[in-house]
Amino acid sequence: MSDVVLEPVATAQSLSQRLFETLRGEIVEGRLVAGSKISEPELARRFNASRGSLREALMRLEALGLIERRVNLGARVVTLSRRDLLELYDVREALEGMACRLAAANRSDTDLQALCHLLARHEQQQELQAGTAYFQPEGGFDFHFRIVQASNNSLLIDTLCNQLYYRVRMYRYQLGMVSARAQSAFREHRHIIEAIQAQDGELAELLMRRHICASRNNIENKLR
Amino acid sequence: MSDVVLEPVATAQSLSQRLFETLRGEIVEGRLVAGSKISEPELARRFNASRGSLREALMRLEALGLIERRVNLGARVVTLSRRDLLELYDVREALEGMACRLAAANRSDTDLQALCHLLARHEQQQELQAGTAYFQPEGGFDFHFRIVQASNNSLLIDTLCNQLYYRVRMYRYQLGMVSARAQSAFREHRHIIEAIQAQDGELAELLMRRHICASRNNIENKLR
DNA sequence: TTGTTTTAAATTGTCGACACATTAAAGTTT
DNA sequence: AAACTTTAATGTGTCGACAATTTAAAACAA
Repeated sequence: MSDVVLEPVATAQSLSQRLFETLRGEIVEGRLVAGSKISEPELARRFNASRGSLREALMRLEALGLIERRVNLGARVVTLSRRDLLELYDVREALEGMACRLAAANRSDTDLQALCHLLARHEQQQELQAGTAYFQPEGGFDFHFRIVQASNNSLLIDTLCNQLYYRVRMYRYQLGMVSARAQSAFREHRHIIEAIQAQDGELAELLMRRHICASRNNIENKLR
Repeated sequence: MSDVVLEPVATAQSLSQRLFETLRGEIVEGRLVAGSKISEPELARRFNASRGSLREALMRLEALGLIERRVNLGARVVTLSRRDLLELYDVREALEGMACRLAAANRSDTDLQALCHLLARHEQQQELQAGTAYFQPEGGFDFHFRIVQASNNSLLIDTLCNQLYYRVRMYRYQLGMVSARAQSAFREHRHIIEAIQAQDGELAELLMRRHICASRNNIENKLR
């Protein structure tokens, strides 16, 4: 447990905020192991910070659902169960479905352009790596980010991008997920974008819901 | 600004947590006025607490989206715009729609019973107050709570009941909302419950989405 | 040895104090 | 009198220390 330099995130003004962002990353990427206890004195030493600043960061991590705290007992990194994972898919289906519907209605031209560019890039990778695309734990995730951004609903954006997606990424790192659905997922992405381009909100929502549902079913099978 | 006794909430173990819950209530019910600045020293004095404990509560309030903090400038109670309100409706439509779908599939008998009881109680109030039902700022909200509970998806429950609904209640207090749709809202509630009882998830979701959408449109008109 | 008390160490919750940044007021210059 | 400087006052960010609780270890009894 050597010292750690805090990543100088652009929007990191205060120490407690940098601690928050750094710890969030460590938890998501599994360097702070799921289920492990969090020792305030130890972490504070590790980051050359006071316990007060650290505790402020812990409060926010708890609100994000990345740690669990019990009075006088301390904090632990959450352990995500299979059930939690499936629940997350249901929530994503609802929210990202709505994001698609809104994106189809509110999308700006630059949003659409960015989506198409992204798709093209993925197509390239797809051909290059032939089936092993979307290999990285984060693989193909930027697509969902962009869609949500295009919805132009700041609450939706915040809920997904600043809250739920951290849990999603945490799962991916934990399970070392390689989507066996790389090709089909890519096709589905394209159809979704086409619906958004055509400003067909109804269809865009339906396609996204199926896309996520398929992913959910795929995982559900693998987990048994 | 006299002293305030912290409500001895059942699940209030630590001071910072009680502060959090108390402040959350004060903001939601408008005693801490939207847009007003939050002075850490003043609040700390008012609750006979140290600034440290107070700040821990503020971190959580920020994560809840009830206050906004800017470095070295302090915190302010959020001011909810008309746009925010409409965005909230879109998110609710997605999440509560999914909650209905899941409730229809997963509902326990006790859930269903509780829902029917609630409906009966509302029917009584309806007849009694003839049109002025749902008058209180919180009016008829327990219905939505119950539905979400019945979904049996803990992430969904947490997202709605422990996060978004605080904002919803804040709006109601702010706008002193009296749903002019009391009668129609009640009818819609009954139909939703019937669909859940029949375990028709598809229909339950559709009805809830229409219900919320209608409410949204109603508000949208009033705001102009 | 096993199980129970007692004791000590470590951890959490809370507090007050200091350094720096921001804001308000007082003073100065044009 | 208006605008800019300078100074004081207030407020935020951070830290170290103390009290209370929990956990670990030691001492003891069965």
